[in-house]
Amino acid sequence: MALINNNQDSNNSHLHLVLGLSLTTPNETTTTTVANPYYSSSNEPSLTVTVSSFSNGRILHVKRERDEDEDIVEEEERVSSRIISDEDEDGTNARKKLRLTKEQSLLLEESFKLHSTLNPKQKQALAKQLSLRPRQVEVWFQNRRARTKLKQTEVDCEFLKKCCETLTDENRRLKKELQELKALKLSSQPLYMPMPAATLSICPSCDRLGGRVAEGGGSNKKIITAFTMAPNSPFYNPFNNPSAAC
DNA sequence: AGAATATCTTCGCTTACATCA
DNA sequence: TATGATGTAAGCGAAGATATT
Repeated sequence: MALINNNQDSNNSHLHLVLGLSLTTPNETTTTTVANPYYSSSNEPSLTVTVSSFSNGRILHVKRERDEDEDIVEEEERVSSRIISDEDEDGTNARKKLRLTKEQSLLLEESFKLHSTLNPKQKQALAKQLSLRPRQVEVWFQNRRARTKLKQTEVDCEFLKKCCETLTDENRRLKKELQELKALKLSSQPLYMPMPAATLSICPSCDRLGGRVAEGGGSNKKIITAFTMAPNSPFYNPFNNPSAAC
């Protein structure tokens, strides 16, 4: 048996063993003891791995035992017949890639809808239900969260693009309006024509003169700008109000 | 109590493989 | 059949949280 790689299983502090399929005899049982990389000192428990039940060169059953002085922990893990090997039939080190079945993907999707993260118990249960290793379920959820995040980022990006376009249009419109008003003012001098307040509410970044609107009268007169007009609602989004921000 | 260390979990990035046009 | 694009399972390291010494 070739012990190609041992990798720390982040979930349950076991060894995640990737076993080569170079065993010669089908249905052979092999036992090997490996040092547990979690423990550095020599008196710490070792791990005994028993691999058995081979069929057509595929590992069907792995039994792992961690023997400690008083507390024998025994665990059995049924390994999918689709276990990944990192050694090809011709002996080359080609990494085989597992494809989940439709049923497996469907069930994973369903449980992702319920909760996007799994606790160890849920992970174990799901793995058992799907005949996958807990690590595989964990990886699937990690990748699924990443895909969700990426999709959301794309949606946000599209939204911001649209906002930008809207604000650019609004800015252009306001500049044009300002020019027209200036022209009108010049042509109609000395005639004074008060402008509607709303027309003058140009944000400071578009026009350094603009943005001030008198509200109320007498001593209650209050100077406000377009930026002080935002409601207190936590859902207020200045991008939804093109006149409020640029 | 606080520091050092170990362990667990998640994330981001990357790689390698499978599939399809 | 070969090839490039795309989707995705899995590897790897970093970071943060928590437990233990």
